[in-house]
Amino acid sequence: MTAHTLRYYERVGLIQPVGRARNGHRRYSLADEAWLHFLHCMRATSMPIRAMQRYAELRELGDSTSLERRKILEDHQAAIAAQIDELQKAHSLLTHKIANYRKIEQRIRIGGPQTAEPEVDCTLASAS
Amino acid sequence: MTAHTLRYYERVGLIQPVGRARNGHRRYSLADEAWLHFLHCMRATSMPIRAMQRYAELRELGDSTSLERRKILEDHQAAIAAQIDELQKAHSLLTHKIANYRKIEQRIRIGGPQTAEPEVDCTLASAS
DNA sequence: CCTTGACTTTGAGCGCGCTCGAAGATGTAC
DNA sequence: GTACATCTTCGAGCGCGCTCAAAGTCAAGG
Repeated sequence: MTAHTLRYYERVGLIQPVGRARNGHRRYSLADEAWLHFLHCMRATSMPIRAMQRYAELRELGDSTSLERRKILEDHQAAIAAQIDELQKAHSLLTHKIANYRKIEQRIRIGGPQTAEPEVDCTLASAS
Repeated sequence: MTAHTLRYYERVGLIQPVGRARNGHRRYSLADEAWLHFLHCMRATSMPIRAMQRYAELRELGDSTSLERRKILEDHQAAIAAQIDELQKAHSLLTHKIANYRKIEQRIRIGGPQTAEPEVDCTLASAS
């Protein structure tokens, strides 16, 4: 996380104006760091800035906003589950395709039949 | 995948100029569809367009490019594994936080102690 | 014939999330 | 004392991946 990014997050209200040293330089407290870590974690899993802004806003308003905040997190958790699913599918598709490339390379090395088998391999069409 | 996106992919060379009906309208073959499915799958897992362009380019050049293509796929597979990891971490963090919100809501419902316990919960700092 | 609607082309525009650059104040090291 | 780095503010710019608008062509239906 760069300094620029931190400034940006402050500008857009993801973090409250942070404490300053006597010279005006920012001093991030442990609480700030924890919050930033959380933000980082959400961003790393593609939570939109807008959602994070909403969440941050509610957080300022205290416990009475628990329900909506929980909803936001639950929605994002569902999004994460969906992402994991897609990633796993892609991962296994790639495993198949990579194996196929190894076969091709093998054929090339041993000067085997240059007409490739017409790719009947993976369940998901593998379009070279 | 919208028509706009298909045009875009054609423009940037992700798909070869596709066959046309007599009237000039595009006709996507099954091979085209398979390839598009693959592209979609890679995009859905955040492969950059640039990488896909490179891959598509090599694909046009035939089997001799197998090694580099395989490398691209292996790299992306590694990226996917890393993503899954982050997503899982975030998922479990959210499980903790959501549970915490349920507790808060419980306290509110029963009119319990309004001073929240100072959040000692998750391993990852949970910064409300 | 005329409308409607789906396609075609081209280039421009947009939303997101940073990312950077300039100009200035302050701190640390020699 | 004088470099030099490091922070500050501000607004502008950028890369990515679409997304859209405008203007034109063609095919079928009423």
